[in-house]
Amino acid sequence: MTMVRQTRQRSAVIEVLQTSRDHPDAAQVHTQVREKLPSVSLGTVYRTLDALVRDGVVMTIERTGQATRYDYKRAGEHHHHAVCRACGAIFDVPAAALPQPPAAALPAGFQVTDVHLEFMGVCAGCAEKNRA
Amino acid sequence: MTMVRQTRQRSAVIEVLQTSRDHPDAAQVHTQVREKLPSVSLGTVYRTLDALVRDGVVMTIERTGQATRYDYKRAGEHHHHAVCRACGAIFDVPAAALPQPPAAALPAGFQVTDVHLEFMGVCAGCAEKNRA
DNA sequence: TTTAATGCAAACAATTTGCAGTAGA
DNA sequence: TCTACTGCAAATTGTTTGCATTAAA
Repeated sequence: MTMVRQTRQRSAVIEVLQTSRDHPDAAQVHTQVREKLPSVSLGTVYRTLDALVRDGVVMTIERTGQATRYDYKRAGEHHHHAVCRACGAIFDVPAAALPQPPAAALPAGFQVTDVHLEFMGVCAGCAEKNRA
Repeated sequence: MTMVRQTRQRSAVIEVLQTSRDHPDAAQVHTQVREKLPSVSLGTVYRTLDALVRDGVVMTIERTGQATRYDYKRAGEHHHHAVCRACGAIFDVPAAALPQPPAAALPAGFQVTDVHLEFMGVCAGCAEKNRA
């Protein structure tokens, strides 16, 4: 059995994720963590984030050419994302408003642990700008 | 207006994508393209793939730490993906079997151009192996 | 002829990893 | 004590870019 230790670094990373509402990437988490604990390395931030994702505490938003962004899963606030192709902004979409996808169409024996649903498109602001 | 030219390289990339059913990444596309057209560079493959994604002809599957995988959009075969966390295998999930997500919960004025739906989990084979 | 597309190699950026030292349990 | 975790720097890996050349239109 793998033994998980509670370290100051780990707590700091979790606190930053719980506090911030803006889907930060690893570098941004690192910067914020350093305000409290200046010696923390970027490598440790990555290692901690990986562990949190493995534990299912945090979810990721992945886009080619951009750094992976991390989103803390708050109890009872399950949500998905709407990503603007133009400006890259990410909006939260409450999952409660969406229908549950049935597992019927999945490959036989596939165990779903997580559903990633993203709406790609153009946000109101960018749509406005493009009308020029 | 941007002028798009029909080159041998571009045709080769498209043909490889249309032929393969296994969600290849850029390097794999490159290898396959070279079987027909040995001089094609990886850079050109990337540029072509980017263009195809921009044109909406091809969709991507993005996972941190792994190469982006490309999936040709066949008419009338709209589908989503089930990704195995353990072995990385990607299965197709026909979209017809899934309910249409209502745009009601989206941010005001957000124009959806594409929906990315991924089921993360463990496939039957890997689940079997883990029972040891 | 005009200029988009190419090949090549160098540059980049995000992420991972090896290792010796630090500190939870 | 024991070994997971850390900081640091170097190494990987995937992807992008500059530039001189080639080839569609």
